[in-house]
Amino acid sequence: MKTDKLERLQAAGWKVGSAEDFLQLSEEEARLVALKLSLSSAVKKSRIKRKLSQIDLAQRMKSSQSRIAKIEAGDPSVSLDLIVRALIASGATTRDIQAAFTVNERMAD
Amino acid sequence: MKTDKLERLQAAGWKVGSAEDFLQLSEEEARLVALKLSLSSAVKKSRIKRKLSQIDLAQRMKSSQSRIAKIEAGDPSVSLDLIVRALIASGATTRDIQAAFTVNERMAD
DNA sequence: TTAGTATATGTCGATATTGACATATACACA
DNA sequence: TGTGTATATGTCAATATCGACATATACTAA
Repeated sequence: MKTDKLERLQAAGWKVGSAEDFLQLSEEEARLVALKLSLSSAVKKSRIKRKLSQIDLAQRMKSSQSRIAKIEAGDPSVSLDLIVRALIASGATTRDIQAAFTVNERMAD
Repeated sequence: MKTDKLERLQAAGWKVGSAEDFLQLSEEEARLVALKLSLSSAVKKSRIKRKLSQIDLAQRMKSSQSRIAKIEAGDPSVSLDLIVRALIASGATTRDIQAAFTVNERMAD
């Protein structure tokens, strides 16, 4: 279980270092990472739903296609601010954002 | 109404410039600002509820008392990441965070 | 094949955000 | 009065994150 989660995070590009380092990740940090990953996939879902390309979304929020790709890939260099800005710009409702938090709760363990 | 909101934001330290600038704030940016303010007050509420001082919370999340004060004051220099980290460290549940989003929806207009 | 479109990945100089620190303010209590 | 505790505010060097750009990959269609 822990191992699965580690692999998922590494696959998403998170530098978690050794398994020991990961297991020492505080509960709080793990929750934040899970939250960001959940919101990241919500961005992709919302963008696709509105039939927007990454370039379309980038223009809407005055960012760049490569940034949108990094947001959706769960790149660790992306801030929560940018993720939420993308969610909003993609047309997600407050309810959509709340739903992403709920997914996070399920994924938290 | 718009004027009231402008005053609230300015009181919280947001550099919104002239009233015209504020009125040109895109709907998206306004939503993000309102969201951050809502989460900021949720931090204070959660911290008080657990009877933590700002110093206590700062130690829990390896930040500083002055940063906590700025979070709670809605200082524009504070990132969404830091606000959510504070919320989590203060003991807020996922449900608490969702509730803050709901408040945001009401405040959005 | 070639061309067009969408997405992914790596880099970098510019900008935003950080913790730490000093210091001010406010309030309670002796 | 002074002393202690909690919070607010301003600054700054270090670090994190940004948009932009180049380029790679993948898939369609001519």
